[in-house]
Amino acid sequence: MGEQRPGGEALLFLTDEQLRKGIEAMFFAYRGFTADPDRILAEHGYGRAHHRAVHFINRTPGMTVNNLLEILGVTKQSLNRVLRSLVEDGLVQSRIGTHDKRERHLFLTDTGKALEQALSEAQRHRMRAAYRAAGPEAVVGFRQVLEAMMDPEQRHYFARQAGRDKA
Amino acid sequence: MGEQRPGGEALLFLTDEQLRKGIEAMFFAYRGFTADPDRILAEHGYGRAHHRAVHFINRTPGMTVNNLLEILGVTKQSLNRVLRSLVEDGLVQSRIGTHDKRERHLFLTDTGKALEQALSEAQRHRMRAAYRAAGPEAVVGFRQVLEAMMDPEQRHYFARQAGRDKA
DNA sequence: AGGGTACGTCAGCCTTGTTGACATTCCAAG
DNA sequence: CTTGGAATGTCAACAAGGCTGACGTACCCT
Repeated sequence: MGEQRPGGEALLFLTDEQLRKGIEAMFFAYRGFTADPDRILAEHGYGRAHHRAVHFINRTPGMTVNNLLEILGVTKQSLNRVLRSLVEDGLVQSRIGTHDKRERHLFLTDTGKALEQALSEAQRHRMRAAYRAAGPEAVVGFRQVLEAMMDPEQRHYFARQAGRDKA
Repeated sequence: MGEQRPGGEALLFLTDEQLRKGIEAMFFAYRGFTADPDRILAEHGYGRAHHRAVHFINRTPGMTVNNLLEILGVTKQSLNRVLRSLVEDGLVQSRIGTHDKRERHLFLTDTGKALEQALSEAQRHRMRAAYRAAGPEAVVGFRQVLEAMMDPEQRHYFARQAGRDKA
């Protein structure tokens, strides 16, 4: 399995073995990535779906349900169940739109912000440690590969609001 | 929120905004990462759990159930359900251990190998495209950050069998 | 002979995804 | 002004895939 790609190009990083290692790295890393928030969520009786909703509502306050639906890529029924519990528990406020009264604009309450902060802090803590261990150049590469791995629509959304930081 | 880290160090890549972008990149990239296999799996009536089992059995033929349990980090009941269906469908063969007859050693049948190949090919295709787009140096950084993000045990397993390739 | 290990299995529960159907509200076009 | 379609909510039913707890069997090792 050494050289299945003739031509002598320096593409060793594209061997099947390298790709498989990358695949496994994604698998294990994602597990680590979600481990800390999962613990916090479990204490509150929530799951990852709640985390995702809270994350993006915090990111873009006032976003509509449809917006969120597109980003998360789930059905409205599935999201609705999650949103309902968050609203009932007083973490999210759903305001009827002023311009278009069919739309619901979503906001975090102070309680919701507190949970988001706790979840985000845990996740950023691990990410910070990983970034620090790997160094700035590795971080650039990390981001490049991740972005290239996204589906086009997601990459579009991701890149679109990347303008917030000057990098 | 510009400079919360005094000392003048060039740690711009550790700002909360950068970390948040990294978090979202992980989320979106993982979605892309699983999208292609998910489609294939759905055609066969399987889910990601089956993919993971098949992947690691292919990776280490003859591994025991307990081994697989540790790698996947799920309960034996959960894994058993998946393994049973794979054995029933003739994708996995479970052989009683010769040394220790309590153990079951797991192997892919030819059918199992075919599915693994199809799943792996889809995933490697995307990974290859991402690697190619980002370039070899980015790939190194990608791997470094992912490895730093894993839990220690998973990193240990991951690094342990990294010796297969000479990188 | 007995304790602990490896594995399988039954039962029940939860989260989170799905489809399908239907009601409501309301903007906008005819 | 009516009506089509969009946005939303909601009910029901279902499935995958996690989980815990309990129990049985086979087996190694002391």
